[in-house]
This record gives sequence, C-alpha cells and structure tokens, in this order.
Amino acid sequence: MSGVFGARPAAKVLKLSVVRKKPGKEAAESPGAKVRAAGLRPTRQRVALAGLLFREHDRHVTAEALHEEAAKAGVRVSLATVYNTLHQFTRAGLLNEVVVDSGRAYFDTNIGDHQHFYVEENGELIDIPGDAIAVSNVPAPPKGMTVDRVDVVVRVKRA
Amino acid sequence: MSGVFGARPAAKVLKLSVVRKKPGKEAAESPGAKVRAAGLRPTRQRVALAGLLFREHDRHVTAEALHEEAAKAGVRVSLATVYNTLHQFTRAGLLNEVVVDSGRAYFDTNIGDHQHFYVEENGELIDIPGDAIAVSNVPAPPKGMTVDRVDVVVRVKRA
DNA sequence: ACTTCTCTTTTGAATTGTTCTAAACTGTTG
DNA sequence: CAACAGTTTAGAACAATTCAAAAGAGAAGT
Repeated sequence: MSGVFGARPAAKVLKLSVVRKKPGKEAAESPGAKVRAAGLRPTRQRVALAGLLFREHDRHVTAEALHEEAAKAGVRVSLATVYNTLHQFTRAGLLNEVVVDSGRAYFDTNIGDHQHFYVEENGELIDIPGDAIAVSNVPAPPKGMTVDRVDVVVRVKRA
Repeated sequence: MSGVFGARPAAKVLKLSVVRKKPGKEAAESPGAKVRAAGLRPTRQRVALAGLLFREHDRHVTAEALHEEAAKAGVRVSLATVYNTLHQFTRAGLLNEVVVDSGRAYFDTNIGDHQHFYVEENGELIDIPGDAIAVSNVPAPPKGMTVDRVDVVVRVKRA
C-alpha cells in the first residue's frame, strides 16, 4: 500500500485533510474534538471513524459494516482497530451498544434514551423516539443490584 | 397515534403478561410426551434433553451449558445435537430464545410472555414475572411490518 | 528538527459460539 | 425384522471477535 499522503489524487485526500480547523466553536463538534473530549488521542483512524460515525445522528453500524465503509471512503483502517475504536467510543459514552442479535454487535450513535425496532429479516435497526415508549412497573432488581438500563426491542417482520 | 401490535386498535398500554402457569397438571407431561406432542421423534437424546430442560419451569440455558449438564447426568449427546434440539424445541414452541448478549444464545423454558433481568457480570438471567412490566405507546411499526414481539431486558449490575 | 516515551495500529493467529457435512445409526412402519 | 426416512455424530467449516507481538505515530521535551 502506498503512503497515505502524497501519492494520491488530490480529491480523495482533500476530503480527509480538510477536516483541519481549530478556530471558534463548531456548531457540530468536529470528529477530532469529540475524540479528544473522550480522552483519546486523536489519531488518524479514530478521527476518520468518528467522522463517519457522527455524520448522522442516528447511525447503527456493525464493526464489519463500518470497516467496509471506511475502506470505501478511502480510509485505511484495520478491522481490529475498528473493533477497538467502537469499544473505546462506547466506553467513553460516545456510542451505545445495542443487543438484538446473538451473533453480531450493533453500535448506535444515538446515546439518548431510546428504543428500537428490529427487522430480523435483514438485520435492520430502526430508532424509536426516546419519548415514545414508556416502561412502567419495573420490579426491584435482585439484592445488591441496581438497574443499569432498560432495553426494549420491538421485533417486527413482514406482514 | 398508537397503532400498537399489528391489528390491535387503540390499545394504549401493553401488558406484557399472560403468565401461563397451568393450574393442575404441572409436570404431568413426561418428556417423551412433550417431544412427541411437538411432532418430533422421541429419540433417546431428545427425550433426555427434554427431561433435563423441563424439570424446572423457568430454566435459562445455553447450548454449552446444557451439553455439559447432559454429560454430567450421564447422557451421551453431541453438542451439535444439543444445538439442533434446542432449535427444534424453539420452533415447536417449547422454548423461547432470549437475546441479551451478542455472543451466546440463551434458551428459556418459560414460554409465556415475560421479561428478564440480565446480570452482565456473570451472564445470569432472572425472570421478571410476566404481568409486572408494562410497555406503553409502542409506535406503529414501519410500513408492511407487524410486531412479532416486544422484548424487555433490564440490565443490572452490582450496586 | 530530533529523541524518547507511551499509546496505537496492524497483521495474522487464536478463540468462541454456532452451523454444516457426510457417514453411521435408530425409530417407525409394513 | 427389513427398509426407509429421520437423527445423531465427529469433525471440519464458519463468522464474529479478541489477542499478541512488533512496527508505527502522537505528545512533550530538548
């Protein structure tokens, strides 16, 4: 693989390097700022992944999918790094892990309190607005335990 | 707008209940009968596994765990058969698959509508009485889709 | 710019949980 | 009890994820 900088047509490189701005406060936090705010070094791959992830507010990705997406965007990142990064972001509170399928992990850029529709047929995840669903009467957790969070998954299928 | 649960009109609060405890005839059904009733040949291994599984009313097992348990009980069954059997029982409505962890599948002998506490720390699953939790205002599923079921997982951790 | 220190990334192997395959086996029926 | 279809088995194959060792790259100091 050739070096990232220098040996490539300008268009591709530009897309990535233009993200370099420091003055003033951006309306939307820049990827770099987000990474830094999470207490992580803003490395090329973390910033790039953050850029892809937080472009939209409600994204649901698997590690594989993000890895592919990065590749298509011309970002060279190993799959292991994608996994590492997703977990680090999750630990840092930038992402939410959603469990809907034993077999693959989904990560959600929406970290607010909300729930999901899950279409098993094609593995699609759809957000349910946070204030839509209400769960009541959750019983007290077992002794010595506290509720970490309540996940609601509405499994849907073709009518 | 609450086009809840497919064709159900105007229901606002979903009671996730239907605790299905048969009053009189509890363990009346023999393992063999259960297997047969499910339309499966009562082979030695299926009957043995059914015997282990349905001894208690609320059991949560993984394939590995059941396989080990069988071994300890002196039943010689291959892991593949355990997997096959668990899936067949699930398809036949004798078991419920519970998704709480991307990585392993749990099977529950309680087939009534109910929910779970999940202790991530040790992978323990604890039943929440079926009529305890209520979920309200589930929005209408995407076009052409119907709600298959609503899963609620209360993740708990050491206080 | 150069060094050094530490944190990151990478590649590929290793693990884990689950499914597949082909051959051997066993209920059931005639 | 023969014959067939349904089952089981061991092990290979798989998919998703993690691990390990070595190379690479920020950050800070000089």
